Amino acid sequence: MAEKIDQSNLIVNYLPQSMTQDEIQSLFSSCGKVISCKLVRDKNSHHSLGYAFVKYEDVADANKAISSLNGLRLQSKVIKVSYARPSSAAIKNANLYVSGLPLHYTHQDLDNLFGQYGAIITSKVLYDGNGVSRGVGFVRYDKRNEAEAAILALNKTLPNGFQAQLTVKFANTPNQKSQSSENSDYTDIQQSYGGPMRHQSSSVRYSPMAANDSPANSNSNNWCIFIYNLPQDAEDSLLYQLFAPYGAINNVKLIRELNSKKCKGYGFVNMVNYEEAYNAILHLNGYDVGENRLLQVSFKNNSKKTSNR
DNA sequence: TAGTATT
Repeated sequence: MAEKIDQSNLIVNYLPQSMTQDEIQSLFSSCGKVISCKLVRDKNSHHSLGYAFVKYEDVADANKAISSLNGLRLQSKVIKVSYARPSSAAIKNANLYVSGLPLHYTHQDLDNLFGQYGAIITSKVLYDGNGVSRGVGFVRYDKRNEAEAAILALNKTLPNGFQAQLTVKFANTPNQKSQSSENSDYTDIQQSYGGPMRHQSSSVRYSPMAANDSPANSNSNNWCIFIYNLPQDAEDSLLYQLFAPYGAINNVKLIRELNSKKCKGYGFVNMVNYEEAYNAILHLNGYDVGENRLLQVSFKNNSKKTSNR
């Protein structure tokens, strides 16, 4: 018996590794009142596992989040927003690793072949940098027993169109990764946003080139945009809302007054690609955010001597 | 022959 899905509770997948729970909550708050937000982290290392749960007060807002945030590009990822299934033992460990696929095989082919044995949540074929299939992939079923059935039915078989034997097994979990990397082999940066405190500085791997806290930073993967004339009650989510339609965002930062926490009227958005950043500026400069406020939007580093105000 | 979806 399928348990009923709670349509106010969402799961967000494919989150950038550096995105914090606060940033996720901020982003999703743009669609309505969020009553809980939980970024799932590795128990030991506390690194983000790249997915989160967001629960809204209203189902209508959750639906809004699915329609407006699913497919949103953040850094190098395209996030997926969908209803969270009710948690149960039956849905755990239902991810399969498949190898020996013909090179023309797509994830749709996987769906067709594996769909006979259960409901597929997601499937994926891995490709190299040139877009050539690696001949391996993943199939995640709704239920563990469906995955087991697929292994029994398909492992070491030669389905139609296959030149080599198909191998189907349970995928490794994050803990049983590769063999000997002693200390964690994550190299991603934990973003340290301007927030008052973070207690993890000692364990944070730090790469100066990749850490883009400073608004002044601009390199080929990070184009810093300056936004002026924001309303006092602006939130990070406003910046996400405004800029996300134009392309991949690295991060956003709203500058606030120390005491009142109100927006000082300006902020920064870091975008990945020059073309998209340029296009965003083109469309958002002069944008009317209400109350007769026209945004001034430009690249941060264009040394204009703007002393207006 | 290896990404990361169940709190």
